[in-house]
This record gives sequence, structure tokens and C-alpha cells, in this order.
Amino acid sequence: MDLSEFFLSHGKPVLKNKNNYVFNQGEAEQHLYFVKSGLLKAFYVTEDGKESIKSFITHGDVIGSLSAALDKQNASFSLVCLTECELVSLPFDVLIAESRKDINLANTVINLLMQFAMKKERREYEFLCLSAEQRYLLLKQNSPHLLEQVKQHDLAKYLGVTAVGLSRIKKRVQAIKC
Amino acid sequence: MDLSEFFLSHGKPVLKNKNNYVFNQGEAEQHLYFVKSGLLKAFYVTEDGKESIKSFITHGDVIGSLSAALDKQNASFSLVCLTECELVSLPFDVLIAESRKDINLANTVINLLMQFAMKKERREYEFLCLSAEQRYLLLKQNSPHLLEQVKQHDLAKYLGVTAVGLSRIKKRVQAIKC
DNA sequence: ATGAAACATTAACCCAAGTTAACAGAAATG
DNA sequence: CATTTCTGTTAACTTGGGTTAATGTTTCAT
Repeated sequence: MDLSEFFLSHGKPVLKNKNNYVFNQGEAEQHLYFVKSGLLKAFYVTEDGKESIKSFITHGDVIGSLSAALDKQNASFSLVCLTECELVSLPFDVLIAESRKDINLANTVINLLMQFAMKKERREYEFLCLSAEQRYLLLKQNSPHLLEQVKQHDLAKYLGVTAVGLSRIKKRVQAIKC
Repeated sequence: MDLSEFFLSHGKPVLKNKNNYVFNQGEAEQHLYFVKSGLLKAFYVTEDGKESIKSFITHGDVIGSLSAALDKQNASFSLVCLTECELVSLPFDVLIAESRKDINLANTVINLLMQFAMKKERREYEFLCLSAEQRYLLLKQNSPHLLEQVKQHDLAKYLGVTAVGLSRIKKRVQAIKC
């Protein structure tokens, strides 16, 4: 069983407009969301009000707060739509319960989790080993479409610098090219 | 079935001395390792020779290169023993193959992967939202034992600063306390 | 169309951390 | 025991990026 099929058969469609929140940091939130179309951002807001973007989520992705779902804690981040979005929501428990009964589904979930873990590992690597400039160049190379869809302000918050910092990095990179 | 049981029944014991490598960055490496005792570090070396520590691994942990095992790529990091270590090695394929047959094992793997994903997510959060000083304080709070077992040089490489930088951070933190 | 809001760039100034190097204490090795 | 090696601290200097603020551009709403 393909995971998107499971979402479509067991989940509930959710339509959201641009700038609508799917859930808020601090809320109890035990759903997973499959993205049929649209673009979203998942972000943290720290105590002093600084926003940091965890990830951009797009067509075909699955997103949810693992820690909230698993340990019944509150969501550690917020999820908001950057464009109109077609989502499918599925209670986390339903997926876990079905996985206990259906071995094929369980292996599909294993696959999803491994892909997810690899993605997180890659991002850990980027923060640990690369400079902000290197992270920008890598993103530009791997996701050129994203650079066009996303405001520089948000791109900066994803890369771990300020908008001013990113502007300087772009200028520096330009200078080297010419 | 508990995962450590599966390792003990299907895996092969591996004994390593201090400073011995379990595997090297760049090698094909398709095993998972369960740590019965000892302390290890997993680290990247960048092109320009800089070492960055991905994680410390200790008693009860499971470690392996997901990307190497899953996509048959080479290990993206090295694994070395900081103390004598008792490990149990298990070919990644064996675990996957058994998970396809045994639904309980599959759900145990799901659990392991979710714990792993949450750990990586926490680390992502720390790099994205916290300063080096805040990361140091958090580590000190959550893993005080580690601060004693691990050389400051390695601690620094884990926190994403230089040894000199960490020394300054410690001094600054001390100053605030008094 | 026009004013307001949002977005991007640039400059000035500051600070945390990198780099290099000197130094001192601890630990391993002959 | 002596001495080399490892480990941690400190100082001097440099640099990348944060902060604030001014200026221009684009986008949006009325």
C-alpha cells in the first residue's frame, strides 16, 4: 500500500488559503498532513520572538509534529501556508494502529521514516559543517525553484541568517562569479 | 520483540579498543551497530580537513549510516571508539528483510526510527534557534556526564565551535555565575 | 490611481567566534 | 626520570554576520 493511498482512503481533505495556519506552536496536535498541492513553511518562534524556519513543505510531502504526536506533547513549531494548499489530514494514531495490523503499511511507514531521518541528517550536516554562504549555494543548486517561490526574508530564516545577512551573501556570491 | 534482543540473536559481537575505527567515511558500510558498552563518536571530515562531530554514541544506542545502507552509498561519516567498546553488528538488510516478515519487529523498527528522527529534529532545532553558548548550556544540563567523559576539543567540534571558542564560552558562563 | 505595507539593498557600527601563536599543566612514552 | 605529546587557556588580530536605520521597489488595498 502506497502511503498517499492510505492518506486518501483514511484521511480527511483540508483546504487552506494563503497565510492560513494548519496548526500553531504550543497546541496539542496529533495529525499528520499529506500535501496534495501548495507550499507551506514549518517554523519555530523562540522566547525572544525570533522566527526560524525548520523546513518548507511541498507537493507529495508528509508533515506533522512527531514529538507532539508521539509523546502527546504540544507542537514545537507552527505550520502555515505560503500559497493555497490542498492537504489531507490523518490522526497519527490511526496510522500507528493500522501499522500494527498491516505489515505492508508498517514497511511503508519504515520507508517514510527513513527518508525523513535522512533529510534531517542532511540538514544537521549542513549546519554542522557548512558556512551560511555554502548552505545558500547548496540550496540554490538543489532547489532552484524554491529560491523563486520563497521570499528572501523566509529563505534567510531557513538558512539561519538574517535577511540583511543573506543579501550580503548574495552580493558576495555575485562578485565572485563576475 | 525488543530490538536489543534481535541484535543479540541475529548479530555478531564486535570488540574494539580505544581509538579503533568501526568504519571510515567513504567506505561501503551496510551494518548497524548496537552498543553494549563504551563511548564512540561519529564525525564528518570536510574537504579542507575540518572535523565536525555528528554525535556521541553510548550504551544502548544503535548507530549506522542510513544513507550508506539504504542507497548503497559510502558512509558519509566515520565512527571511532573513544573508549573500549563492546558492539554487536547486524547487516542492515537482515533487519529490513525480517521486518517484512515479522510485524512486531517492523513496529519496533518504526519506534527506533521515530526516536532517531526526534533526536535529529532536536539537534536541528538547536543549530537553527540557539547560539553556541546556549547549546553548551543545554548540553551541560542534559548530559552532564558527557562533559566529563569527552575532551573539550571534541565537545567543541560537537557544538560547532573551535576549542578556543568553547574555552571562551566556558569563561563567559563562569563569569555570569559568580 | 494613490497611499500604505511589504520587500530588498546598503551603510555604519558592534560583537561573537575564527585564526594563530604563546604558554602552562597533565599525561603518556622512552 | 626526562621529554615529548596532549590538553586547555589566554592574547592579538581578523572576519562574518547581527542590529539599526535609511533608501529605494514592489505589491496590495481602498
